[in-house]
Amino acid sequence: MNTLSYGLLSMLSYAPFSGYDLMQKIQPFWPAKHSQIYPLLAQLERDGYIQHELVVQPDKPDKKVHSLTDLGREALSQWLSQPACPPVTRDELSLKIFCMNEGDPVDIQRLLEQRVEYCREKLVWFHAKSELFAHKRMDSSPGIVLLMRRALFSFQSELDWAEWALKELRGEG
Amino acid sequence: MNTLSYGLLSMLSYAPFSGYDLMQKIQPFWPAKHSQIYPLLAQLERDGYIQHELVVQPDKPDKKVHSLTDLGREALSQWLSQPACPPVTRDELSLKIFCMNEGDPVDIQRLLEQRVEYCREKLVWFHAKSELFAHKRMDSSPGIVLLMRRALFSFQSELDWAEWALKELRGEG
DNA sequence: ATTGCCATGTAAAAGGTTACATGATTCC
DNA sequence: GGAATCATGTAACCTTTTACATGGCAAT
Repeated sequence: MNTLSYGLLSMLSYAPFSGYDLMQKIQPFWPAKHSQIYPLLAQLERDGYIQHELVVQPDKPDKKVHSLTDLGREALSQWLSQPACPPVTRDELSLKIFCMNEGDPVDIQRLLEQRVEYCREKLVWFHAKSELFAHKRMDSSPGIVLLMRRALFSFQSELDWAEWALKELRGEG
Repeated sequence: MNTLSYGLLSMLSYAPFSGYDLMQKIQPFWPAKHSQIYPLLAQLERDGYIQHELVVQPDKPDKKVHSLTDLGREALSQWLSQPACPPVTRDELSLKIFCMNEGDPVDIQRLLEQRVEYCREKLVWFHAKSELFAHKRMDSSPGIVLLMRRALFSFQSELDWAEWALKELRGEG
Protein backbone atom coordinates (compact mmCIF):
# COMPACT_ATOMS: atom_id res chain seq x y z
CA MET A 1 0.00 0.00 0.00
CA ASN A 2 1.36 3.43 -0.89
CA THR A 3 1.71 6.57 1.22
CA LEU A 4 -1.37 8.29 -0.18
CA SER A 5 -3.46 5.29 0.89
CA TYR A 6 -2.16 5.57 4.43
CA GLY A 7 -2.80 9.29 4.21
CA LEU A 8 -6.46 8.65 3.46
CA LEU A 9 -6.68 6.23 6.37
CA SER A 10 -5.06 8.91 8.54
CA MET A 11 -7.79 11.41 7.65
CA LEU A 12 -10.47 8.81 8.33
CA SER A 13 -9.03 8.13 11.79
CA TYR A 14 -10.76 11.34 12.89
CA ALA A 15 -14.19 10.79 11.38
CA PRO A 16 -15.94 9.36 8.34
CA PHE A 17 -15.62 11.52 5.22
CA SER A 18 -16.59 11.55 1.58
CA GLY A 19 -13.95 11.23 -1.13
CA TYR A 20 -14.51 14.87 -1.92
CA ASP A 21 -13.88 15.90 1.69
CA LEU A 22 -10.79 13.71 1.87
CA MET A 23 -9.42 15.28 -1.29
CA GLN A 24 -9.63 18.72 0.29
CA LYS A 25 -8.38 17.73 3.71
CA ILE A 26 -5.31 15.88 2.52
CA GLN A 27 -3.99 18.74 0.35
CA PRO A 28 -1.76 20.41 2.99
CA PHE A 29 0.00 17.15 3.78
CA TRP A 30 0.01 15.14 0.58
CA PRO A 31 -1.35 16.98 -2.47
CA ALA A 32 -3.55 14.75 -4.66
CA LYS A 33 -6.33 15.17 -7.21
CA HIS A 34 -9.73 13.53 -6.99
CA SER A 35 -8.84 11.33 -9.97
CA GLN A 36 -6.20 9.68 -7.84
CA ILE A 37 -8.26 9.45 -4.68
CA TYR A 38 -11.50 7.86 -5.91
CA PRO A 39 -9.83 4.77 -7.37
CA LEU A 40 -7.69 4.38 -4.25
CA LEU A 41 -10.77 4.49 -2.01
CA ALA A 42 -12.34 1.72 -4.08
CA GLN A 43 -9.16 -0.30 -3.67
CA LEU A 44 -8.97 0.31 0.08
CA GLU A 45 -12.55 -0.92 0.36
CA ARG A 46 -11.84 -4.04 -1.73
CA ASP A 47 -8.93 -4.78 0.59
CA GLY A 48 -11.08 -4.34 3.68
CA TYR A 49 -9.44 -1.25 5.20
CA ILE A 50 -12.48 1.00 4.82
CA GLN A 51 -16.22 0.71 4.22
CA HIS A 52 -18.77 3.21 2.97
CA GLU A 53 -22.35 4.26 3.44
CA LEU A 54 -24.35 6.08 0.78
CA VAL A 55 -25.72 9.36 2.11
CA VAL A 56 -28.54 10.90 0.10
CA GLN A 57 -28.65 14.68 0.18
CA PRO A 58 -31.70 16.59 -1.07
CA ASP A 59 -29.96 19.79 -2.12
CA LYS A 60 -26.52 18.41 -3.02
CA PRO A 61 -25.35 15.30 -4.91
CA ASP A 62 -25.44 12.00 -3.03
CA LYS A 63 -22.17 11.00 -1.47
CA LYS A 64 -20.29 7.98 -0.18
CA VAL A 65 -19.18 8.42 3.38
CA HIS A 66 -16.14 6.28 4.09
CA SER A 67 -15.02 5.01 7.49
CA LEU A 68 -12.18 2.90 8.87
CA THR A 69 -12.70 -0.79 9.57
CA ASP A 70 -10.86 -2.56 12.39
CA LEU A 71 -8.39 -3.83 9.79
CA GLY A 72 -7.85 -0.25 8.62
CA ARG A 73 -7.17 0.95 12.14
CA GLU A 74 -4.69 -1.90 12.66
CA ALA A 75 -2.90 -1.07 9.41
CA LEU A 76 -2.62 2.56 10.51
CA SER A 77 -1.04 1.84 13.87
CA GLN A 78 1.33 -0.67 12.32
CA TRP A 79 2.38 1.97 9.75
CA LEU A 80 2.92 4.51 12.55
CA SER A 81 5.50 2.26 14.17
CA GLN A 82 7.73 2.30 11.10
CA PRO A 83 10.20 5.11 10.27
CA ALA A 84 8.96 7.83 7.92
CA CYS A 85 10.41 8.26 4.45
CA PRO A 86 12.54 11.41 4.12
CA PRO A 87 10.53 14.43 2.94
CA VAL A 88 10.66 15.43 -0.72
CA THR A 89 10.39 19.04 -1.84
CA ARG A 90 10.45 20.28 -5.41
CA ASP A 91 10.58 24.03 -5.81
CA GLU A 92 11.06 25.65 -9.20
CA LEU A 93 12.18 28.83 -7.46
CA SER A 94 15.34 27.08 -6.23
CA LEU A 95 16.35 26.22 -9.77
CA LYS A 96 15.65 29.73 -10.98
CA ILE A 97 17.70 31.26 -8.21
CA PHE A 98 20.47 28.80 -8.88
CA CYS A 99 20.96 30.12 -12.42
CA MET A 100 19.96 33.71 -11.78
CA ASN A 101 23.13 34.96 -13.50
CA GLU A 102 21.52 34.03 -16.81
CA GLY A 103 18.62 36.42 -16.52
CA ASP A 104 17.53 39.92 -15.71
CA PRO A 105 18.06 40.76 -12.00
CA VAL A 106 14.61 42.35 -12.01
CA ASP A 107 13.08 38.96 -12.87
CA ILE A 108 14.68 37.38 -9.81
CA GLN A 109 13.48 40.19 -7.58
CA ARG A 110 9.97 39.70 -8.87
CA LEU A 111 10.17 35.97 -8.15
CA LEU A 112 11.27 36.66 -4.58
CA GLU A 113 8.54 39.24 -4.09
CA GLN A 114 6.00 36.67 -5.27
CA ARG A 115 7.40 34.19 -2.76
CA VAL A 116 7.16 36.77 0.01
CA GLU A 117 3.51 37.32 -0.87
CA TYR A 118 2.86 33.57 -0.97
CA CYS A 119 4.36 33.09 2.50
CA ARG A 120 2.42 36.00 3.94
CA GLU A 121 -0.85 34.55 2.65
CA LYS A 122 -0.06 31.17 4.15
CA LEU A 123 0.87 32.76 7.47
CA VAL A 124 -2.37 34.74 7.60
CA TRP A 125 -4.32 31.56 6.93
CA PHE A 126 -2.52 29.50 9.57
CA HIS A 127 -2.70 32.27 12.16
CA ALA A 128 -6.44 32.56 11.61
CA LYS A 129 -6.83 28.79 11.96
CA SER A 130 -4.81 28.55 15.12
CA GLU A 131 -6.70 31.43 16.72
CA LEU A 132 -9.91 29.59 15.94
CA PHE A 133 -8.53 26.59 17.79
CA ALA A 134 -7.28 28.66 20.72
CA HIS A 135 -10.34 30.85 21.27
CA LYS A 136 -13.32 28.81 20.27
CA ARG A 137 -11.88 25.65 21.75
CA MET A 138 -12.29 23.67 18.53
CA ASP A 139 -11.59 19.97 18.10
CA SER A 140 -7.85 20.51 18.08
CA SER A 141 -6.11 17.16 18.46
CA PRO A 142 -2.48 17.07 19.63
CA GLY A 143 -1.34 16.15 16.10
CA ILE A 144 -3.05 19.11 14.49
CA VAL A 145 -1.58 21.48 17.08
CA LEU A 146 1.94 20.23 16.27
CA LEU A 147 1.40 20.50 12.52
CA MET A 148 -0.08 23.96 12.79
CA ARG A 149 2.91 25.21 14.66
CA ARG A 150 5.25 23.62 12.16
CA ALA A 151 3.52 25.41 9.31
CA LEU A 152 3.91 28.73 11.16
CA PHE A 153 7.61 28.00 11.81
CA SER A 154 8.38 26.99 8.27
CA PHE A 155 6.53 29.73 6.39
CA GLN A 156 7.99 32.31 8.76
CA SER A 157 11.51 31.09 8.08
CA GLU A 158 10.91 31.06 4.32
CA LEU A 159 9.49 34.57 4.57
CA ASP A 160 12.49 35.78 6.60
CA TRP A 161 14.82 34.29 4.06
CA ALA A 162 13.04 35.77 1.05
CA GLU A 163 13.03 39.23 2.62
CA TRP A 164 16.69 38.93 3.50
CA ALA A 165 17.45 37.80 -0.06
CA LEU A 166 15.62 40.81 -1.49
CA LYS A 167 17.68 43.14 0.70
CA GLU A 168 20.86 41.45 -0.49
CA LEU A 169 19.86 41.86 -4.12
CA ARG A 170 19.03 45.53 -3.60
CA GLY A 171 22.44 46.00 -2.10
CA GLU A 172 21.20 46.81 1.39
CA GLY A 173 23.07 43.87 2.93
CA MET B 1 9.65 21.32 -21.76
CA ASN B 2 9.29 20.23 -18.14
CA THR B 3 10.89 21.66 -15.00
CA LEU B 4 13.57 18.99 -14.73
CA SER B 5 14.75 19.90 -18.23
CA TYR B 6 15.11 23.53 -17.23
CA GLY B 7 16.83 22.33 -14.08
CA LEU B 8 19.44 20.55 -16.16
CA LEU B 9 19.94 23.66 -18.27
CA SER B 10 20.32 25.63 -15.01
CA MET B 11 23.17 23.38 -13.87
CA LEU B 12 24.84 23.67 -17.27
CA SER B 13 24.69 27.46 -17.08
CA TYR B 14 27.69 27.22 -14.73
CA ALA B 15 29.85 24.83 -16.69
CA PRO B 16 29.71 21.75 -18.92
CA PHE B 17 28.98 18.54 -17.01
CA SER B 18 28.44 14.85 -17.62
CA GLY B 19 25.02 13.29 -17.05
CA TYR B 20 26.45 11.62 -13.98
CA ASP B 21 27.61 14.96 -12.56
CA LEU B 22 24.28 16.59 -13.32
CA MET B 23 22.44 13.79 -11.58
CA GLN B 24 24.38 14.46 -8.39
CA LYS B 25 24.28 18.23 -8.57
CA ILE B 26 20.57 18.54 -9.14
CA GLN B 27 19.58 16.38 -6.15
CA PRO B 28 19.24 19.19 -3.56
CA PHE B 29 16.93 21.19 -5.80
CA TRP B 30 15.01 18.68 -7.86
CA PRO B 31 15.60 15.03 -6.91
CA ALA B 32 15.91 12.77 -9.98
CA LYS B 33 17.47 9.42 -10.86
CA HIS B 34 19.92 8.85 -13.69
CA SER B 35 17.26 6.86 -15.54
CA GLN B 36 15.23 10.02 -15.86
CA ILE B 37 18.14 12.29 -16.68
CA TYR B 38 19.90 10.43 -19.50
CA PRO B 39 16.85 10.29 -21.78
CA LEU B 40 16.09 13.97 -21.07
CA LEU B 41 19.63 14.96 -22.02
CA ALA B 42 19.23 13.13 -25.33
CA GLN B 43 15.99 14.98 -25.92
CA LEU B 44 17.48 18.36 -25.02
CA GLU B 45 20.22 17.69 -27.54
CA ARG B 46 17.75 16.65 -30.25
CA ASP B 47 15.89 19.91 -29.61
CA GLY B 48 19.09 21.95 -29.85
CA TYR B 49 19.32 23.24 -26.28
CA ILE B 50 22.55 21.43 -25.46
CA GLN B 51 25.41 19.69 -27.21
CA HIS B 52 27.97 17.17 -26.01
CA GLU B 53 31.58 16.21 -26.43
CA LEU B 54 32.92 12.72 -25.72
CA VAL B 55 35.71 12.82 -23.17
CA VAL B 56 37.91 9.74 -23.01
CA GLN B 57 39.33 8.99 -19.57
CA PRO B 58 42.13 6.47 -19.10
CA ASP B 59 41.33 5.41 -15.54
CA LYS B 60 37.56 5.99 -15.52
CA PRO B 61 34.78 5.25 -18.04
CA ASP B 62 34.45 7.62 -20.97
CA LYS B 63 31.88 10.35 -20.52
CA LYS B 64 29.71 12.76 -22.45
CA VAL B 65 30.26 16.33 -21.38
CA HIS B 66 27.18 18.42 -22.09
CA SER B 67 27.10 22.16 -22.58
CA LEU B 68 24.50 24.83 -23.31
CA THR B 69 23.96 26.09 -26.85
CA ASP B 70 22.86 29.66 -27.55
CA LEU B 71 19.32 28.36 -27.92
CA GLY B 72 19.62 26.70 -24.50
CA ARG B 73 20.80 29.92 -22.90
CA GLU B 74 17.92 31.82 -24.49
CA ALA B 75 15.41 29.25 -23.26
CA LEU B 76 16.82 29.59 -19.75
CA SER B 77 16.52 33.35 -19.54
CA GLN B 78 13.04 33.25 -21.04
CA TRP B 79 12.05 30.68 -18.37
CA LEU B 80 13.53 32.90 -15.64
CA SER B 81 11.20 35.73 -16.58
CA GLN B 82 8.09 33.63 -15.87
CA PRO B 83 6.61 33.12 -12.39
CA ALA B 84 7.69 29.97 -10.55
CA CYS B 85 5.25 27.15 -9.82
CA PRO B 86 4.35 26.89 -6.13
CA PRO B 87 6.64 24.51 -4.22
CA VAL B 88 5.43 20.97 -3.54
CA THR B 89 6.42 19.05 -0.41
CA ARG B 90 5.40 15.52 0.46
CA ASP B 91 6.36 14.41 3.94
CA GLU B 92 5.17 11.11 5.37
CA LEU B 93 5.94 12.43 8.84
CA SER B 94 3.12 14.99 8.55
CA LEU B 95 0.59 12.26 7.92
CA LYS B 96 1.88 10.17 10.79
CA ILE B 97 1.71 13.08 13.19
CA PHE B 98 -1.75 13.92 11.94
CA CYS B 99 -3.11 10.57 13.11
CA MET B 100 -0.80 10.05 16.06
CA ASN B 101 -3.78 9.28 18.31
CA GLU B 102 -4.01 5.91 16.59
CA GLY B 103 -0.62 4.66 17.68
CA ASP B 104 1.81 4.31 20.55
CA PRO B 105 3.09 7.73 21.76
CA VAL B 106 6.58 6.20 21.88
CA ASP B 107 6.41 5.61 18.11
CA ILE B 108 5.73 9.29 17.50
CA GLN B 109 8.56 10.34 19.77
CA ARG B 110 10.91 8.07 17.86
CA LEU B 111 9.77 9.60 14.57
CA LEU B 112 10.46 13.10 15.88
CA GLU B 113 13.86 12.07 17.22
CA GLN B 114 14.71 10.69 13.79
CA ARG B 115 13.68 13.99 12.22
CA VAL B 116 15.82 15.91 14.71
CA GLU B 117 18.78 13.75 13.72
CA TYR B 118 18.04 14.25 10.01
CA CYS B 119 17.95 18.04 10.40
CA ARG B 120 21.17 18.07 12.41
CA GLU B 121 22.98 16.10 9.70
CA LYS B 122 21.75 18.48 7.03
CA LEU B 123 22.78 21.50 9.10
CA VAL B 124 26.27 20.10 9.63
CA TRP B 125 26.61 19.52 5.92
CA PHE B 126 25.41 22.98 4.91
CA HIS B 127 27.51 24.70 7.55
CA ALA B 128 30.59 22.86 6.31
CA LYS B 129 29.80 23.87 2.74
CA SER B 130 29.23 27.52 3.54
CA GLU B 131 32.45 27.70 5.52
CA LEU B 132 34.26 26.31 2.53
CA PHE B 133 32.82 29.10 0.46
CA ALA B 134 33.59 31.77 3.04
CA HIS B 135 37.17 30.77 3.88
CA LYS B 136 38.61 29.27 0.74
CA ARG B 137 36.93 31.80 -1.48
CA MET B 138 35.32 29.12 -3.65
CA ASP B 139 33.28 29.71 -6.80
CA SER B 140 30.30 30.94 -4.83
CA SER B 141 27.83 32.60 -7.18
CA PRO B 142 25.16 34.91 -5.77
CA GLY B 143 22.50 32.27 -6.38
CA ILE B 144 24.33 29.59 -4.46
CA VAL B 145 24.86 31.93 -1.52
CA LEU B 146 21.13 32.64 -1.35
CA LEU B 147 20.21 28.96 -1.58
CA MET B 148 22.75 27.97 1.03
CA ARG B 149 21.33 30.41 3.48
CA ARG B 150 17.83 29.26 2.76
CA ALA B 151 18.80 25.65 3.53
CA LEU B 152 20.27 26.77 6.85
CA PHE B 153 17.13 28.77 7.68
CA SER B 154 14.74 26.00 6.79
CA PHE B 155 16.53 23.07 8.44
CA GLN B 156 17.05 25.16 11.55
CA SER B 157 13.36 25.98 11.77
CA GLU B 158 12.39 22.34 11.23
CA LEU B 159 14.87 21.34 13.93
CA ASP B 160 13.52 23.95 16.34
CA TRP B 161 10.01 22.73 15.70
CA ALA B 162 10.85 19.05 16.16
CA GLU B 163 12.64 19.73 19.43
CA TRP B 164 9.74 21.85 20.65
CA ALA B 165 7.32 19.08 19.67
CA LEU B 166 9.34 16.51 21.62
CA LYS B 167 9.21 18.70 24.71
CA GLU B 168 5.46 19.06 24.32
CA LEU B 169 5.03 15.31 24.05
CA ARG B 170 7.16 14.71 27.13
CA GLY B 171 4.98 17.15 29.00
CA GLU B 172 7.70 19.75 29.47
CA GLY B 173 5.72 22.45 27.66
C1' DA C 1 -25.98 33.87 -17.93
C1' DT C 2 -21.85 32.37 -16.02
C1' DT C 3 -19.00 31.14 -12.41
C1' DG C 4 -18.22 28.19 -8.44
C1' DC C 5 -19.23 24.49 -5.31
C1' DC C 6 -20.68 19.80 -4.57
C1' DA C 7 -19.95 15.01 -5.95
C1' DT C 8 -18.22 10.92 -8.46
C1' DG C 9 -15.92 8.55 -11.71
C1' DT C 10 -12.65 6.99 -16.08
C1' DA C 11 -8.84 7.49 -19.57
C1' DA C 12 -4.73 9.14 -21.25
C1' DA C 13 -0.47 11.27 -20.67
C1' DA C 14 3.40 12.82 -18.13
C1' DG C 15 6.62 12.38 -14.37
C1' DG C 16 9.35 9.52 -11.31
C1' DT C 17 11.27 5.04 -9.17
C1' DT C 18 13.04 0.47 -9.35
C1' DA C 19 15.13 -3.03 -11.70
C1' DC C 20 17.95 -4.83 -15.49
C1' DA C 21 22.44 -4.51 -17.89
C1' DT C 22 27.54 -3.75 -18.33
C1' DG C 23 32.32 -2.98 -16.90
C1' DA C 24 36.72 -0.89 -15.14
C1' DT C 25 39.05 0.98 -10.96
C1' DT C 26 39.86 1.90 -6.21
C1' DC C 27 39.54 1.25 -1.38
C1' DC C 28 38.96 -1.79 2.79
C1' DG D 1 37.07 -11.07 -2.12
C1' DG D 2 33.47 -7.46 -1.79
C1' DA D 3 31.72 -2.96 -1.75
C1' DA D 4 31.87 1.83 -3.60
C1' DT D 5 32.57 5.11 -7.33
C1' DC D 6 32.38 6.37 -12.13
C1' DA D 7 29.66 6.12 -16.28
C1' DT D 8 25.73 5.26 -19.52
C1' DG D 9 21.74 3.44 -21.01
C1' DT D 10 16.76 0.74 -21.36
C1' DA D 11 12.37 -1.43 -19.61
C1' DA D 12 8.83 -2.05 -16.49
C1' DC D 13 6.30 -0.25 -13.09
C1' DC D 14 4.15 3.04 -10.04
C1' DT D 15 2.55 7.82 -9.04
C1' DT D 16 0.64 12.09 -10.35
C1' DT D 17 -1.56 15.35 -13.47
C1' DT D 18 -4.65 16.69 -17.04
C1' DA D 19 -8.51 15.95 -19.64
C1' DC D 20 -13.02 13.87 -20.53
C1' DA D 21 -17.77 13.21 -18.64
C1' DT D 22 -22.08 14.46 -15.99
C1' DG D 23 -25.41 17.32 -13.42
C1' DG D 24 -27.96 20.08 -9.85
C1' DC D 25 -27.89 24.11 -6.81
C1' DA D 26 -26.52 28.76 -5.26
C1' DA D 27 -24.81 33.22 -5.81
C1' DT D 28 -23.42 37.49 -8.56
